[in-house]
Amino acid sequence: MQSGPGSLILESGAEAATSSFLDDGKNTIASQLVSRLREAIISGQLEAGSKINLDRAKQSFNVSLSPLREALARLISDGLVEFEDNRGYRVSPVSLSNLEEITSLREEFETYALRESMRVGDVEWEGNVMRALHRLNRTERDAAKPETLEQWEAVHREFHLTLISGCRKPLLLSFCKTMLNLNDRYRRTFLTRTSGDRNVSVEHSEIAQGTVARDMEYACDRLREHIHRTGTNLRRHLAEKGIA
Amino acid sequence: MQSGPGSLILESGAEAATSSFLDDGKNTIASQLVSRLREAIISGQLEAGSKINLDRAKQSFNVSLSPLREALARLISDGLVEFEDNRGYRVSPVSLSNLEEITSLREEFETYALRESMRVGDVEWEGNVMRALHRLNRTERDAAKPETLEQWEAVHREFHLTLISGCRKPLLLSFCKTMLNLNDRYRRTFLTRTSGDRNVSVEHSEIAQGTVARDMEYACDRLREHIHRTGTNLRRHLAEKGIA
DNA sequence: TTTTGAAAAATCATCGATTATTTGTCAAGC
DNA sequence: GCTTGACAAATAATCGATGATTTTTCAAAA
Repeated sequence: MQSGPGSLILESGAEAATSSFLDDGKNTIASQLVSRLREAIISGQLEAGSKINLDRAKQSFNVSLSPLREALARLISDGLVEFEDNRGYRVSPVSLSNLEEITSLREEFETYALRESMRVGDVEWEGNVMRALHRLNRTERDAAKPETLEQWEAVHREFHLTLISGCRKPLLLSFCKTMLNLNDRYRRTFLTRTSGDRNVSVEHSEIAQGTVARDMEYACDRLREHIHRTGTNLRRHLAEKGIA
Repeated sequence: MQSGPGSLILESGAEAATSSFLDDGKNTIASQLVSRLREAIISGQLEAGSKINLDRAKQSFNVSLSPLREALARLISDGLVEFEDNRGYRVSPVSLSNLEEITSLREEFETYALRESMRVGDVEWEGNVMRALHRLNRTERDAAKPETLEQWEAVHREFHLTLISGCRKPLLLSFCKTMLNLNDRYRRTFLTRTSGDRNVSVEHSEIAQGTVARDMEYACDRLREHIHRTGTNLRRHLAEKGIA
């Protein structure tokens, strides 16, 4: 029986629901740790910029040193963890410039991947896009209920990844995934309440409609705006909290 | 005293010469291994697609298991190594589609990064570009002397990275570095002789001249062509060796 | 008061041994 | 002959202990 924090149950539930893009329930301790640590960082449980003390982490995750080190080493790929010789691991810090770069790169990468998807994507991909949109629209997002926020994050991520999943460029997809991870950390940490001046549902629908209609200009423009608005929003919240 | 293969001496020499973009001579075994393994993979010593037997690797690199596993885990970031639970690590395979994706992404990422560099790069960056160009032009590339090929690869890599180093987007730079690594493996493995139909020196000079003149259209067009030609070239060599 | 430096504590890195999983082999059954 | 399943060998994963490095502490000197 798992002796870790209760949120784990919620975690695995969310994973089961959104299957395709998250790691399957792998069996080695190291791989489980990768998922758990990633979630802990993206959700803000592990504070940005903080040092990861191996002894303490070992205890709080109930694991031995070897799998912990290996998991952290793998997380460097995701840009969520940094490492320095003899200084150990630390959670990647957040900053205004980092957020701005992530936003810029999402705009470039995701619109490129979307264009490619529209160029070569098949009918199955189109169907996946519509399904992901439907799920997203049916998922409630109530700031009063934290579990709906987590659910929404999962299906939202799934929607954006599905949009570009038709592009047949695995490396590009992995970069986009990485950027999305980093971006989601900002949202989950700084954007607890929904901003009222946007109808995000409409934005998503427009992107999806343009996509299945293979209207490259329209779909990419809507996607770029969507990403840009999210970035502007987040930047304001960072500024409010005095983060440079 | 190092008991490994003699090529290590050459390696550290190359690193000293091209300083800025390669890892410094770090001290932990794991970090040294990252460099040694990366070089072994890019140079083709470790065959693409082959399984990495931990026991054998342990012996041939004269290290223990822990730093070896950690180094391999970190190399996943570079796209040079793949991993599967309980199945271990393997050298990332090569394929035509992989090469094509790398070429496409280099075209997109590097021209974007170059444009950004021209937009915000300072005078020091300009100077670095001209210096890198000069070094590249002064470095001989003789298929008969393998050591000149390695030297050339190093300064060539340095040139391309310097070009885009002014962009102030660290994440983008790390993606470009990754793509360049993957690309260099193809060249070092499949392109042992120089193809006669190109004057690569002129191509580099045109890119650099356009860059310091801040002529975005010209510089980016030349860079894109340059990357594209290299891709076409490599694709032909892959086809000759019957790689799908 | 500030700086310096050596000892102590904390932390990271590595190792060898043990445990768990996968892969290969081969004989029994269909 | 082909499949199936148990056994054995190979390999990966994990652990606890030991060695190396960095950081902190604190007293002595400037």
